[in-house]
Amino acid sequence: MDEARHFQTFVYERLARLASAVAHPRRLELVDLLCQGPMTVEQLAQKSGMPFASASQHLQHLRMARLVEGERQGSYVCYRLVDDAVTCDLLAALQRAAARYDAEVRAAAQGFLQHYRDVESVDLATLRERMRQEPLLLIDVRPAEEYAAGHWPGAWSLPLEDLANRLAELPRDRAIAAYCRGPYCVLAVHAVNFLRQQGFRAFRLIEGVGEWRSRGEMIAVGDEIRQT
Amino acid sequence: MDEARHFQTFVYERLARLASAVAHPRRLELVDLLCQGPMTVEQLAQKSGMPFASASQHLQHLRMARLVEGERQGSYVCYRLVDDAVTCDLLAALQRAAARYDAEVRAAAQGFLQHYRDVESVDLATLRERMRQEPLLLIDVRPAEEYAAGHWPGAWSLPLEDLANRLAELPRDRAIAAYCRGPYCVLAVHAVNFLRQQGFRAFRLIEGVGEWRSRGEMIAVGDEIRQT
DNA sequence: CAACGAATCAATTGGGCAATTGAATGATTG
DNA sequence: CAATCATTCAATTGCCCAATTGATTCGTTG
Repeated sequence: MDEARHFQTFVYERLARLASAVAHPRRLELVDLLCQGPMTVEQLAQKSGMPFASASQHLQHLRMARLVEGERQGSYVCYRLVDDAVTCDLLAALQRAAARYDAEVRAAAQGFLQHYRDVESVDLATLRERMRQEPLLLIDVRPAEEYAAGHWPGAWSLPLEDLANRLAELPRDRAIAAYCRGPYCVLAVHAVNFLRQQGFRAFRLIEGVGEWRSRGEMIAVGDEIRQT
Repeated sequence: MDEARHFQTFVYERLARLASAVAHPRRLELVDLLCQGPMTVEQLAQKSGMPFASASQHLQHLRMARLVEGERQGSYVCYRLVDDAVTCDLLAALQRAAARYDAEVRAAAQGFLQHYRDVESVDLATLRERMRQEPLLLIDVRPAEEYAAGHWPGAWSLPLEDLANRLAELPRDRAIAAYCRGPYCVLAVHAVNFLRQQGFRAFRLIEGVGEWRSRGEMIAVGDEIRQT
């Protein structure tokens, strides 16, 4: 009976340890980036803008918690999530909770989007609804290597940085839906804002690849379509 | 552009703050208990076996994070989750992640269950399958007040502590399924073990009320059946 | 109004975690 | 084999958080 108590406190301790692993802004950002696909320490440090040694140490921390694993490839070390679906799910649950509980997050998001009044945001269900009514073009505005690591089936890769140079490829007779890493990623917002300034019909999909993974949606990798 | 970076780091900070709120064994236990229903500080301190002032302070912490709210009722303060579904979902995601990543948790769970070899554990899907094949009796072995705050529609309330005195009420021609607070709660394990020793056909349902809430299952409260 | 009980506050202590820096490892390239 | 680059390790500092204790607030009851 007493042993039951020990078991419970042990489980709570381990759960807390796991939660602590992601209870840090930098590590959250790293995990969020890794939800997009495997990356080297260099890429992670650069994309998150944090010092090099810092990134490495936080990755060690995450590795201790078995959330990520690193594999040496040549002179680089490539990190990946041990389990995409479970981790993306955890992150998504955290984001849902924050959106529900944290008024400041909602306020910040609203404040941010107010600078881009013309940017319409829709969720996955609404997007599917619209796709039934008219043909859409879906573009993935994340960096090319993240697209390569997994993307929406049928979406084009059109990284935000290349967008201005590749406008000629885009159709003007169809509406364009842009997505990126998730609800708090700014890539798609910028893309849609720019496209609308250029006279395109465009809107933003709120969810990103992480959310789809957590929901078990289909993901395309190269030629094949998988379910994670 | 720079402002976008600020927005992102701000969001990560807030997410980390929220995660920190549950990244503590005691607070996790409190939240887990509150997933069963509203409780006073006294009840929470007693059930978790932690000092009184400690419980109060941790509850303050959770209240800062807007996860819980307290309401004065007479000389007692009753705490409840601000949003059952979202919080239970977060907790469930954390438990799934731990079950996936933490070998020690799995080992501990297995080690614990080995003392109760005869206790069969089934998940929700399997239970529904069996219910189609034969009539079952579903019993809720949590304390009566947790049953009152929300339970499986059609289940009987039969707290573990009363079980030995109320064996006469149970049928011997039907199998009995017992559930409690969740996968890491020990009440149902003890109940099933005891019932089998007494010659009943009994097994344990792994999921608890928290998991159902997170999945949007129906919950009965008094006479009405709700969806959370 | 006094006494009691529930809950919170205040203040101290100790321990652990994060940022930073510089050095060390380990693989690749010329 | 030396040089270079990516990554990790080690060690320092400072800071925040948790546990504990005792005092305080607030409502209820006699």
